[in-house]
Amino acid sequence: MSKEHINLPKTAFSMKANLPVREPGILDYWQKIGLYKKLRQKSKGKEKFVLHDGPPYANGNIHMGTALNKILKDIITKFHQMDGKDSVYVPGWDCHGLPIEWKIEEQYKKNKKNKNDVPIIEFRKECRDFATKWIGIHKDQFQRLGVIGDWENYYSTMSFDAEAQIVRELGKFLKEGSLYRGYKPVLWSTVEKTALADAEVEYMDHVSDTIYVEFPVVKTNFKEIEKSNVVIWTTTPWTIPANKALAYNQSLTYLLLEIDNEKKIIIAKDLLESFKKDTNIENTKIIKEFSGKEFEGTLCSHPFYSIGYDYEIPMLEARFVTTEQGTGIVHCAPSHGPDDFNLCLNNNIKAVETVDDDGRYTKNILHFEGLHIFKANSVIIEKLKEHEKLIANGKLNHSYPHSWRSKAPLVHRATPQWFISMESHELRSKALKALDETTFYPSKGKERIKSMIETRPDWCVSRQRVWGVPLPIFISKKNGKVLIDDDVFENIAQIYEKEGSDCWFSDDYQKLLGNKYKAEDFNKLSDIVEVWFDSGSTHSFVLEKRADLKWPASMYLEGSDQHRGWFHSSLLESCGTRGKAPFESILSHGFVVDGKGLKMSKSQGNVIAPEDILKKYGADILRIWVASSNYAEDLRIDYSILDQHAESYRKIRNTFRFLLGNIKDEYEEYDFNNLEIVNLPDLEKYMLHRLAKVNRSFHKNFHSYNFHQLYKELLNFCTVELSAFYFDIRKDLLYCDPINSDKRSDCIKVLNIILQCLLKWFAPILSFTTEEIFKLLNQNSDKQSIHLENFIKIPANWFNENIEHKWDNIKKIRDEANVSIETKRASKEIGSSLEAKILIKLNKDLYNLTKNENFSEICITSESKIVEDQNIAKEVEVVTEKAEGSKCSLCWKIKSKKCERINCQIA
RNA sequence: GGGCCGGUAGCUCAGUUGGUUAGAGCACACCCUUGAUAAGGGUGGGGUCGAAAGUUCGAGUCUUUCUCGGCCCA
Repeated sequence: MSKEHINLPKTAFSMKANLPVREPGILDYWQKIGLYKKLRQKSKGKEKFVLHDGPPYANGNIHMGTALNKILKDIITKFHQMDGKDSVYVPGWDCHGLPIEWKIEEQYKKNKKNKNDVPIIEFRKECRDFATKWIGIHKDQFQRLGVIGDWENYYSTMSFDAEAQIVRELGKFLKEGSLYRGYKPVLWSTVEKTALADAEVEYMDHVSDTIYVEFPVVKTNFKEIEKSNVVIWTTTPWTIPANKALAYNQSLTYLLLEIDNEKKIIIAKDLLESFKKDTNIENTKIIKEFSGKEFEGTLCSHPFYSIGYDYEIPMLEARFVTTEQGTGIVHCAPSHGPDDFNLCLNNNIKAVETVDDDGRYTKNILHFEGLHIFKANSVIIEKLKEHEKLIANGKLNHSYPHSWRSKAPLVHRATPQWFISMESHELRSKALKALDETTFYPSKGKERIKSMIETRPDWCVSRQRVWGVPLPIFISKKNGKVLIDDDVFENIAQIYEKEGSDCWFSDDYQKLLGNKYKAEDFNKLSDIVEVWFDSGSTHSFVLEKRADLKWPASMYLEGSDQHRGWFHSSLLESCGTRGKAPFESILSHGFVVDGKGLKMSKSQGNVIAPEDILKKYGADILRIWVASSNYAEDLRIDYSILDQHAESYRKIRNTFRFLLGNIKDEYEEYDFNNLEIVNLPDLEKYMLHRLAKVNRSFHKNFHSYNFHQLYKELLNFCTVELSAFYFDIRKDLLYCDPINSDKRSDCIKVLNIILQCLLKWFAPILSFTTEEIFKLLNQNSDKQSIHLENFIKIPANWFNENIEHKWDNIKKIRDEANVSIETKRASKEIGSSLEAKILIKLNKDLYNLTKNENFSEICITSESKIVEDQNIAKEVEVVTEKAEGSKCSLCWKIKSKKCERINCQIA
């Protein structure tokens, strides 16, 4: 019997996927047909789903984290699109900020160019060009992942309209009065008279003066320490006049000591020895040992109390206090240290301007105004001696921050900064309320961001840099007041819309003020707004301004670090200006880690770049990895994990290939609602029921964004339900029955339906492969892309619980039969299951349920007999014997006589 | 160092309000098939649920401590 007489599968869809080569061709195709525009046209007027893109920084190649983020966004966008919405995705980029300034400065260094010689506007142009270049690179890299979006009309935080809108947003805060001027310590060089960023700091050895200073306790809840003195140690004596608080750690143990038989002091227990050594005090007597907790509510007085420093010095609990050095109690000058600043801020003690640009004390420092801080140590030490508050002093050689340019030592110095108040206009409570109205995936994200909002200090939005949107602030020369005038803000915004924000830096700024005010009456601020305000405002210049989008967004989706980043800044910006969050839901994903759960780092050598994966496997495999991983936790990736997903991909691809082969690439799309199903064979009805159930679960999982569950169920459906069950059983029918027999036609019909379901279910994940198949099937139709299709809707009459109950039991019997056949195979009595004949003994219930079924078909044996037997131990028992007769050259069954099949080959 | 989150077979994941012998797919081993063949089918092995203690008649599930990892903060 030659093979022409049987209907073997035939398809142009090859098992060799060759995704790294094939996928770029599909990208070209999408480009050619203008897929994104077609999607918009098709879904015009539909309910919108807007996933607002969190802008990546336009710098450096993408890594696994960005790839994960973009693919997840794309999967969700496609799901909603196929679910019948107008699902719009507009990618964007974050462009301003320090990292790009550094890159440009690095290039200057290489070319021996001095940044100070370059006009600001020219420098900013280089920053802009740099960002533009990376946007172009990112665009290609993101598109290669299969991400569909409005790549032509992307948004960026440096576009002129963005810069203009950022000014308008700042104007709202200024007008409201919640944006105020305060002080905050930054690393300052008194030589260059400028603030330095962390990366501009070099640590070098430096000899500092050290002092042990007493602060008398004036009020306490802990009676034992009344009339004693808290001792601090510091390497910056010149900050003593700026002291506003003392910090202790409640988990440390402290000692009340009597020294030299006269005064009582307090230090940490673990530092007693080093204290004695440093101060040469031998005569110490421990009066009391106590927990740091006892300090709560204690107030001290300033060492210079008698010369006007007559304010209270509260003792504050701080975890940064350790017993590494000093006394276990830290002197806090909020104007001169970040820890000090934050601790004091949380306790309502604000920093003030204590030192000017040159490094001289300001008028806020009584008795010492005008003194240069680098000359102040000896003066302060003398003064402390005079007030009998100095226990000891010395020198210390230690690593200390210096300017990378001038090599001069740096100081932390409170400089004027601009803050958005969390309280003045109830920003905090507005934000917390908005979070309650937001849906979080996973739900734990809500608590995470809420606890941050509850405790965060006022938002410092100013930076002393140049690559950013200038704070639109003019200060009156007459009264020092900030100019607040909507017309001015709007005037600036309109100018920016035309020419960008560079003009702020020109010397002639009359045009920014318009006709109402004279430039000579005002000083213009040179600060820029911090980049988190830029990206926090994207909702205003993207969601609100574009007709194709909506405000608020349906979803913001980023890595879990953005609870403190973009989610946070967007929430505050929007609540401050609009009283509501710019998002309806937030989805956060974990971080990409290696196969062992460790973070990727160059030094560990465990980094995998998206590019490597695309080259070796293709984007669809990467997309499977995204879909199959649980994003609520960290996502592991290594080559063995990818190999596994590549294997699953082959299984899925082969499932498609079987379907395509049997329908001979002649796809017929059925209208599910008008499908005649009553006369279908039981097994086909059962398959429709299975499709209906999978579809129901599919939608449930998609609407709760449970993609790993969704993907797993689809994969299992392919392997367990189709490949090992339905396909295996129906091969005999498909290959051997007359080509147009009713039963075979019913099966082909169901194969078409399965194909349609699988294609659509997999399309958001396997975007390339499903398109490859869709194109193959629609060569002669006007349908252009699987991504223009909607999900299937399965009519209720496909559900059939009776059929399910019956076939669940048939499968149980089939499993038993397989075990029985396997024993004969193991003993070498038979090979293929077609060499077997089986006797199935069933209890009454099972027998009555299944007596009309053909178990030789279901179990793929040559013969089967089914009997009711009440004496069997279990409900099912199967006996296998070797089938007798000769092998039919058509169906390969072993038979002794011709069967009913009209083309049976047995003589 | 602090806050939050997490650790279930080699891998990706299930595991309802605590209740039989902890599940699935993949991978693996062995067998079959060569008419899904750069495929397909069958059978099977594999986990004391990160560790310890506690609550309970009973704990993967609740509590505490420890440990490892991740994010954020310092």
